[in-house]
Amino acid sequence: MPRVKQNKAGVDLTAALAGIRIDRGQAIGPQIYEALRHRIVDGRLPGGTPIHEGEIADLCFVSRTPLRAALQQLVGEGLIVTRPQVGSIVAPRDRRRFLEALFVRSAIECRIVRRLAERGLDEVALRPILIRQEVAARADDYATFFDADEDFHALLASMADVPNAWQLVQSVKSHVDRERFILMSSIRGRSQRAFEDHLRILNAIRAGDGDRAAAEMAAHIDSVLQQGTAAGEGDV
Amino acid sequence: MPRVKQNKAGVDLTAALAGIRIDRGQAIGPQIYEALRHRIVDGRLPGGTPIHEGEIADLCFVSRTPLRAALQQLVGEGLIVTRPQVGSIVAPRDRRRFLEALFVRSAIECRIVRRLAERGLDEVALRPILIRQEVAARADDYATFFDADEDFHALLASMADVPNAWQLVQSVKSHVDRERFILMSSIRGRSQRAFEDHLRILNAIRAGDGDRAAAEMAAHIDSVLQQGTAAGEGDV
DNA sequence: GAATGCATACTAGTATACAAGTATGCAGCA
DNA sequence: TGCTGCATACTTGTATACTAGTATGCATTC
Repeated sequence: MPRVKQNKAGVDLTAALAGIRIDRGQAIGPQIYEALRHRIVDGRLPGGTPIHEGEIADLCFVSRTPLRAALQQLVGEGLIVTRPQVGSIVAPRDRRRFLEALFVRSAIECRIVRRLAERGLDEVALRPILIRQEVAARADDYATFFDADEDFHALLASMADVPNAWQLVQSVKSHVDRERFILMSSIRGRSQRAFEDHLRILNAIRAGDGDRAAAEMAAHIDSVLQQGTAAGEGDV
Repeated sequence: MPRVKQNKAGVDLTAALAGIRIDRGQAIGPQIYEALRHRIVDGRLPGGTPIHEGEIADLCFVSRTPLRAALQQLVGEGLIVTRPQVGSIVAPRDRRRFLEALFVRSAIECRIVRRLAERGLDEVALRPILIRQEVAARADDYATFFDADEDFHALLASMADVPNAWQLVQSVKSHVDRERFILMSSIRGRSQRAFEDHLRILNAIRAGDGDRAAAEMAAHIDSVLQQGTAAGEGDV
């Protein structure tokens, strides 16, 4: 009997997981992790979706072992909730957790720009990323801008000699991105405004004004809040 | 043939892993994780120690499956380094990573006390922990104080409505504790001084002075730096 | 004697089989 | 008709068998 079956939540797992291609030359676990994480963040796997190890494993044509590795990491990040011997579901969107993620992001990234205001920037490394952002912002291409945005923040962390801090931010950022995808994907000019935020942050750093840089960064991060409350899924 | 064998680093794994008792009624993975993490932090498993899945599994009388779950988490925290198809070792102590951990801790915890300075403290919840700390500090019992210290910082995070932020801090804190165990375990009066730090932080919060509270917290966290450089292991 | 190619042993990664606990639905009974 | 108890099916957790990639040491060759 096939382990794949219909779930009452009405989520078509076969469709949601379509497009997952596994490179058998690479470790499977991380690939599954990324694929699932992305699908949770962008809403293809909404909160409450049942995650049965055997079923997902079959749909991805892998065994349960590497799948479990991926799930355990997602559980650690709070994106999946497991009740032992019972089952797992995609964690419902949780405003409290979302606010916590913003708090952590803000705390770390404000410190980063403070440090950079003291130590200065590597303008050469910065330039190509800024160009990519500007192009994407002009085209109002949020998907591309989103990628460049990630690189921007990662680079700031790297320049501040705390590259792993950005890793840490990423582990909580999923909760922010989950809201962001619902809130912002359709808002025109969003990229442009974010790009201008970046320029303001950089200018404050260049001026050596740590307080202002931190304030600009905090405003940049909190800007996701100013869009009002998400309508979103039925959960929460 | 037994998988347990002598390693050239001279670490007696049998002795280092002695005392690991697995409760078969609980999930094994987290128990192994805690046991290994603790032994890495306190130096019983020094940097460079080879970690062979099969060998460790045998010594702990568990299979490789839950052991791997534990190892993967430790890899995620940077306490173990794995080279695929080759082998794993305990990550060498890394001053850069240590400084990063301090950076992250400081960023998050300073934000927490800032927030508490605005919102106020739950003195009732705080009292029992403070008493435990004072008793341990008077007795110069650093082990007990260490536990109470964990609870103290966790409670602050909880009162600031960001309990998961403390979880996050803990995931990097291992790198701090690794140094701390070597640096401070024998320093007399250490607990007393840390306790006084806590009181200063709380007083600043009670006064509603976020800047001072953050400064006191930063000094408290950075105090581990003022003990000079660790002699420590051969690595790094 | 030095370098190179190959066989071997060992590692982590993966797949599958097994164990144990939980929910659920149905039968029996008050 | 409503409740209780049990049998069953299904879940995650664990153990073990298998695969494939890497290092190492030895034999061979130049």
